[in-house]
Amino acid sequence: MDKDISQAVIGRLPRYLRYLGELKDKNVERISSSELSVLMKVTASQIRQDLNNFGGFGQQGYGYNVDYLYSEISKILGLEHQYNFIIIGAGNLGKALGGYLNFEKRGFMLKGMFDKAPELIGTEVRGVKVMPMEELPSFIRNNNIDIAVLTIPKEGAVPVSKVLVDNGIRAIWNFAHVDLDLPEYVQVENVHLSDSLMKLSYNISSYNENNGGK
Amino acid sequence: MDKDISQAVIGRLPRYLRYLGELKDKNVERISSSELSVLMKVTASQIRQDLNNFGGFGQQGYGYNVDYLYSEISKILGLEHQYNFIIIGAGNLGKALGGYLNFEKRGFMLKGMFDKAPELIGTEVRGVKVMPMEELPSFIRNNNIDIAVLTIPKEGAVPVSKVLVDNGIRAIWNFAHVDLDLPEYVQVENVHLSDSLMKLSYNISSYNENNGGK
DNA sequence: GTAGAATTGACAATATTTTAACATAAGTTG
DNA sequence: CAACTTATGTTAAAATATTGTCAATTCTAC
Repeated sequence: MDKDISQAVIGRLPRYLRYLGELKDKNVERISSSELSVLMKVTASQIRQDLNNFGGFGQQGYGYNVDYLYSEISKILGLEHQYNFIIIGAGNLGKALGGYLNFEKRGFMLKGMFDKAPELIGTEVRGVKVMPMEELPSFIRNNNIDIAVLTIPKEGAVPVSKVLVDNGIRAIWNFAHVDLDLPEYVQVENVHLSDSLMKLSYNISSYNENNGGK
Repeated sequence: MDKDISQAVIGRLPRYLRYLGELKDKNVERISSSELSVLMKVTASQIRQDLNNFGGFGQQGYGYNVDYLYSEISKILGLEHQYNFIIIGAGNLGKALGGYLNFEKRGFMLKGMFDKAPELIGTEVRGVKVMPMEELPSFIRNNNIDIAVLTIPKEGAVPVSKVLVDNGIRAIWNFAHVDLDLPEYVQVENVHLSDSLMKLSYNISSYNENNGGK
């Protein structure tokens, strides 16, 4: 059904959703692409073009209904589904993500956590126990897990990702600092925090060089 | 000096650096753009084009010297500097980032953590004490802080970012789920984790729709 | 209800990014 | 050391993405 929407467009949808959510909270009923473009600091053309990839959600002479557009974008992003997820790696980052309540509001339900460190087994995050890695395969198969979050050091990430996929996982949110090499039917979203920090570093240096700073 | 390098190019540099680091570890001395393109699953053209934004680092008939290219990209990214950073928000995510030792290897030194919750004041991450927000302005001014990492809920992020900038901060790594509106001389790198998760959600739904899945 | 204002969706025009092609320079082999 | 191979840097072409324009439609006010 879907043609091929570019990832650049997909990448902007969550931001639209965020602004529309804020407008909803302020009980704003309707908004035009040009008003929204001022708020978001993008062109009105881009907003209209992005939305029209998915259909015509607006009305000429009126603009867009905030509630309606919000719910349509939610649907596009697949947020009306409920997803079960597990976290592999119960270190600080794993615990931080597991403890983040807002994910649950969006339909992402934490079902289990895993770690190989014996001292972490049995500890809890929001009532979810950390289990040993040995239990991972059977747990995935028996609990309808949609998404695995990988928060382990890069050394273990590739082999663990293969175990995940072998047991039926089709989506991985990867925080390990390595690229996973998996079949095309597995959706992988990488969050490489060091890369992001290096980008910041570049922009600091580059700004300083161009402005005679230190 | 620098012309205007697109952020798309900058965004790819850390990945090049990562692969070159791995090659260094394996004592590979030289590599051609086409060999690297196979490893990284990008076109050789893109690699050459990206690098030539910054100068000619290779040699015809030979390729690129791995050590040399690694160090050049490091310089481009500003990683030969040392940066002092602080973390605002000592929750799970703040602690996770504060505890991440690899940042220090890259020259990012954790100098302080701040939180408004009284029960967190005085706790430590790697020997760095969590301080109350009241001490933030003077601490920034007296300790040569380059980067502030924002790991607080979105409600507080905008006002706190203004305090940071008023006291001399020129770079923010923003994990709060809100866009900061700051002067152009402040470099902001956003990490919107929910946005990333929504992208994954989209790709799951979209794949399923196009392949007759659930 | 009619005239004028507002605003979309579609399309056209730009701009940017990515990929391909190739002349040129350096390395390699016999 | 000459012929051949390799592989860059650069320029050109193709593909994508963004922005601008405008006819058509709906809203709004009188």
